Amino acid sequence: MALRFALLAALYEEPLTGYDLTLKFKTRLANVWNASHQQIYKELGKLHEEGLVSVEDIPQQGKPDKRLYRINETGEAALSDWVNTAHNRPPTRDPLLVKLFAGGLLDRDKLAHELADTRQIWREQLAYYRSVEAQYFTSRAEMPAHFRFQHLALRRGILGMESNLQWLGEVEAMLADLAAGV
Amino acid sequence: MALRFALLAALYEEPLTGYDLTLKFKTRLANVWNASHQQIYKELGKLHEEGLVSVEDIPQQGKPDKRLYRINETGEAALSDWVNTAHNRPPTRDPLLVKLFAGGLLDRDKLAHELADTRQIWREQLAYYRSVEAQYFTSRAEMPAHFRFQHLALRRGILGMESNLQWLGEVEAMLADLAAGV
DNA sequence: TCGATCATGTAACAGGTTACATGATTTT
DNA sequence: AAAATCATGTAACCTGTTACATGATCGA
Repeated sequence: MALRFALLAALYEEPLTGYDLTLKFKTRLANVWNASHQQIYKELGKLHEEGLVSVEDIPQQGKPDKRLYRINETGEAALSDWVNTAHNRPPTRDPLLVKLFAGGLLDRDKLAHELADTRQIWREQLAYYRSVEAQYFTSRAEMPAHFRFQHLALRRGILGMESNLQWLGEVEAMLADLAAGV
Repeated sequence: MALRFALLAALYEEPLTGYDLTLKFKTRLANVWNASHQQIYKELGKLHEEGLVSVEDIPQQGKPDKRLYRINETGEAALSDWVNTAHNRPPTRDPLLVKLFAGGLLDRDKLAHELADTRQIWREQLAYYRSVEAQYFTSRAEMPAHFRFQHLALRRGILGMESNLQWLGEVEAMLADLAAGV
């Protein structure tokens, strides 16, 4: 149920195609919501059928026509209702932590490699979020509330990644201790 | 695919019933993996069919018989393989952040209430994780590697919740600013 | 010339949620 | 007297993943 509202929220900013939305989910919305292009195209179809968005077909040559989606009043009302009702926190499911829980079975070299890869990903994510913050959210002038809220969503990504990296530091320190026989 | 390994990892500690596992997922494994009792019973059935666990039926009166599951060698081998192969990071999906992204549509009072509830939940989670840490992971003596790894899984829960609460502070400060017209 | 980018989709399957079902015992 | 706890499950449904499909253009 929430994917559709993530789409509507993205369209609330500006009209977009399924392709654009796929990119947006992979970049600016990476810390907010994830969805594959298959899911996105399907859900956009439903949203259109149900009359929450309108479509403009833009012919192209050599490629399928662009289908530009635009949120309409019905869609905005539905989005508004949804954002103003409370929802449960999503449950946690992290395979890396499952592995640590079975600690006794771990191959420490392999774990070290997985952690190094993870660190790399988290660093890049953090760098990206920080660059977005620097670009869009550091103006000295007062920003409209809409953008201040979006900034807070981004702050979550930044603080979360910082916390992830801090934790990784603890894990790697422990692995080093173990290797040194402490 | 990962639920089964979360179950095997839990059974790697000690034999448990589906009911016990459900409780464990809600408490000690809350920051690791989530699953409903329906999912758990179904997957335990499969695990047994496929010969990764054995079952001991313990008759009771007034209640259905207990079915005590025990990981066997095949299961341990499968778990060992799995924990030593790398997996992608799970994608993020957070309805609260979707709401912030649609900031302009937010009813600030309702948001404040949802945030207050969220704070409450996170505080309780943090308090619980800290109590587990205090009880099991603060002995001065050297712990076997298995427990040190489990401690790290718990540390992730603690650091994550601290980060969540720090972020909530930023959000609430911003709401206060807005209310004050800043 | 090979892979990436642009641009849309269908279909099968796996994983997760919600609703339903039963029933004794213990706690409030 | 009602609600929570113990203890197991089935079934329908919704959501998300993986595999498959097409085809032009552009940069390395």
